[in-house]
Amino acid sequence: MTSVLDDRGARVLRLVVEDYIETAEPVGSRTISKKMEQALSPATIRNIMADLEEMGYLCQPHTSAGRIPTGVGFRYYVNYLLARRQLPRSERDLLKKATEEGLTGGDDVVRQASRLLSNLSRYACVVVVSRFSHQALRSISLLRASSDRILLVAVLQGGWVQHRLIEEEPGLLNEELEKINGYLNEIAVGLTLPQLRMKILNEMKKEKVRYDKLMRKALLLGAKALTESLSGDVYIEGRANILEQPEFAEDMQKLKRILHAFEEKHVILRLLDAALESEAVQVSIGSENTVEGLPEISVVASGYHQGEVATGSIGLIGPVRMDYSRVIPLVEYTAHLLSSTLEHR
Amino acid sequence: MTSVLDDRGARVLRLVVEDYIETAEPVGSRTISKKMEQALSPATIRNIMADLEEMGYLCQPHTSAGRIPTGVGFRYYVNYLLARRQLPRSERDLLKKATEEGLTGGDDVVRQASRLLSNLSRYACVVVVSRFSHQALRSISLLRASSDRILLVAVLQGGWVQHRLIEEEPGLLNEELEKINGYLNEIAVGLTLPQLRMKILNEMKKEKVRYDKLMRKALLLGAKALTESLSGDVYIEGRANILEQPEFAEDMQKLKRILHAFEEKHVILRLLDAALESEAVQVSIGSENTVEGLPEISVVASGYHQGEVATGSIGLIGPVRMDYSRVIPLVEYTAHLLSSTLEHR
DNA sequence: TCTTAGCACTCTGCCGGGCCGAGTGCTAAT
DNA sequence: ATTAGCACTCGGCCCGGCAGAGTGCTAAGA
Repeated sequence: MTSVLDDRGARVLRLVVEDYIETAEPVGSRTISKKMEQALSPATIRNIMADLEEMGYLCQPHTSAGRIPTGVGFRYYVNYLLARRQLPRSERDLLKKATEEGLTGGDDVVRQASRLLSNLSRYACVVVVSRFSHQALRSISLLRASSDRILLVAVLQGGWVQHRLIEEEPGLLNEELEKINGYLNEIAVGLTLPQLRMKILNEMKKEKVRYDKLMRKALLLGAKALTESLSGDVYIEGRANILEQPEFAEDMQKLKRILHAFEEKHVILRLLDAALESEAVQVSIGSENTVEGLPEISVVASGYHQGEVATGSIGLIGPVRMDYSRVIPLVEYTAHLLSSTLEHR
Repeated sequence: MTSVLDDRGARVLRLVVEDYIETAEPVGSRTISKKMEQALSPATIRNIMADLEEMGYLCQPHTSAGRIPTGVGFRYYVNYLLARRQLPRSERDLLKKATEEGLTGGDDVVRQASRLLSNLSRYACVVVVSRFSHQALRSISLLRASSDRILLVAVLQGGWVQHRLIEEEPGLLNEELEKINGYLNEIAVGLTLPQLRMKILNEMKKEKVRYDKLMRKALLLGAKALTESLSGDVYIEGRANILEQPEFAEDMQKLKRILHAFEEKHVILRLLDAALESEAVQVSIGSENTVEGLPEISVVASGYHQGEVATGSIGLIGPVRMDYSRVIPLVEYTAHLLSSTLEHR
């Protein structure tokens, strides 16, 4: 089972996969025979295909239809057979322009990119921003939001802006707030939020009584704002592209499952989990992904990073019959682009 | 055509509409006959239904099926026949709790509410936040985001936080920035963003040379940040609910149109336009809405406000065969809730 | 030993006919 | 004005037959 293929077998497998990617229909021996550079009759191809089926790379939806690739077949194709196409210059330029246009901050960059990526690929594009936990603070600032609420605004490396309201009994003067700001910035800049949280807790012990009320206040406010757990944000663009895929358009059940998954943040997070930490593009085919109940989709995703730290991931979601040779370079390039753009934000 | 109905006609129309809302199937005379409190034979009902059809309230999908309501029929139902149900206490409580939980600001409030509303109604819920143009500033603040970028953070009444990056040649010291902040806040607080923009332009003329470089700088920065046009933000929850509607589940074309519309911000904005300014719940049935090409959906929406100004709208999107008697109170209550919650944020 | 032509077989998709059920419109009787 | 009765219409479903695509097997050829 699933042993190494000889040259001819590999060639046939590749043609079957590519034809199936294009047409979404079972592929017959005649079709392959015509496409082979080395002329072989349909009968021979049939023998080869029967072998491939035995090895687990192909299967038949029913006795006397053509063959379609199995998950294993797709996996072999992606690993060994896929012709790595270059990304056309036009697409590179488009993507570059899109990421450069994000003016209001990191969110904007990421949204533009995912929007365009979904358009170019005709699949759904997902971006995970796990901004909080790994990024250094550029500045932190407390603003009065109302008489009994204070707003904490943190600007993170990469141009992300994170804010949170803190309930607070009134009575803090504006000048005091400003002093607190100065103090907080002093200890905070350059740290990540969890690091800052640790530091605050330490400071509070160390200088418990020695420093004035105001600083204790500052620390308390900071701690309060940072207690909440930090999960990632998710953006999805091009959901409707899913409907264009014949395998989903014909099966309402699958469609429902997928669109429901899009509405659950944690499902999406799980789908892109693997990509987050890795440098290279990750491909998860069908039931390879960690989410139960979505065996009909593939995910092609890559992490992006700012400097040394991985701060998010971007990926495309489509049917198992995805156009991997086109999609992998697209995702790869976009992730690189995000990394370099965000680093300078 | 579409004249006033006598009592009997109205009663039949109402039963037809309600049965159709429930079953999504054409309604026959026998069904109505059984449901009528005043016992009438199917034959009589048939006559009445034929009249209703002549008047434009009903139609037949084909010669020998039951009747289904037309858009006009639904409109008559909504205007005159609909029994205004009370919202169950449990749902009110749920909604109340959801809106109160929005801690990180206005966005959070609105998201929670729309999420819950879509769950309760089983339709798609849309919220439009046209935050910028009408809301007074609580505070405004410039922060250093990187060596050549400054972040403007504006906190608006209602707890909305708006931020924008401004490109800026380096060289502005932190103390200078703080002074600018003080100055900006002085002139800005209490104004809406467009008002502030006007004010800034005036100030610049007036005190052109008299004030120091720093203040000119402040004004310039402020002006720069406010040039961009201010369109609303859109949140959509419960898209997948659309798939549960049989009229869409069976017609891929309609489904595609609707899901594509969900991806276009401006389409959604247009759909909820009418509701924004009005106090009451707006119902737009089928082709009544201003968006061409979506004659199969109805929108039930209401504006919400903060103090005097309308600042957004919330609505449900579903098939024409929507459960109006349930949905209208839901939307109404949620809009009120948003108004009162946001006012105190 | 590998390849291939030929052939029988299988399965799907499609078309047409017949039947059933639901519902209508009309007519005539109450 | 209401209603029972009846003929009619139409969609949905099931069935059988047919065409097409594709297979597996066998036996012949290189």
